[in-house]
Amino acid sequence: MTYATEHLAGTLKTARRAKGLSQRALGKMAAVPQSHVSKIEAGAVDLRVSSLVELARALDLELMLVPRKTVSAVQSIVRGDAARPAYSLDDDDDG
Amino acid sequence: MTYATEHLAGTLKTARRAKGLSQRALGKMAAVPQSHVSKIEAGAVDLRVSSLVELARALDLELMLVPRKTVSAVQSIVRGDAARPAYSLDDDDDG
DNA sequence: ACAGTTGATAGGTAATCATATATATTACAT
DNA sequence: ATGTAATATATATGATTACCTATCAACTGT
Repeated sequence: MTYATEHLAGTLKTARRAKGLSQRALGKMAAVPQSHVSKIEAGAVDLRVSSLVELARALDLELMLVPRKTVSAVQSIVRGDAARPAYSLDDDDDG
Repeated sequence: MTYATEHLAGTLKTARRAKGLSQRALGKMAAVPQSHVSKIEAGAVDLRVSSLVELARALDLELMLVPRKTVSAVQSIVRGDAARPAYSLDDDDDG
């Protein structure tokens, strides 16, 4: 499994729990079966973009492609859990 | 096919041509076969996240999940084609 | 014990993805 | 104009795998 997928798994799981949702509740909102949410959060699947977008929407997140040069500026805006590059090579959050 | 996928198709195609790359050249950089790049740009596939991440990297783009509240602020920073929500309702031109 | 909720697992189907090939399109000869 | 070669994109077929339906075990409270 790719690094991007594993990092995404953690991001989604964190966002879900922050909203106090169960896998089943999130799955219902995003039209994704709970069983699949489970595998996604376990990092066991390389999910399709449509699934990611639907889950993100249910979690009030937006999937965006941003130029690499602007990443740090974007991060300084959002300054939160979710807004790191999906495949960031390192998890260092500057404080 | 979902809105997200179709919009992504245009975004990726625009970014590729802006860099003067052929499908084959991009595919080689991203370890994605040219045939698959073709289908992706045609909006004919709901591609997997790993494929999207690899293509984005080759195009100097980063896939990010950003809180919805910060989207407009992020857009004002990047001010370009790529940095719209992946499922934005308004479409782009594929010049 | 029972009922309700949580996350994980199994099997079958449909889709992505990889390999190979086909179809333009362009350029340069003859 | 015709033919050859090189390049860019599209299509066909088989293998891998995400996804869906159904079920399971663990935990909670009554």
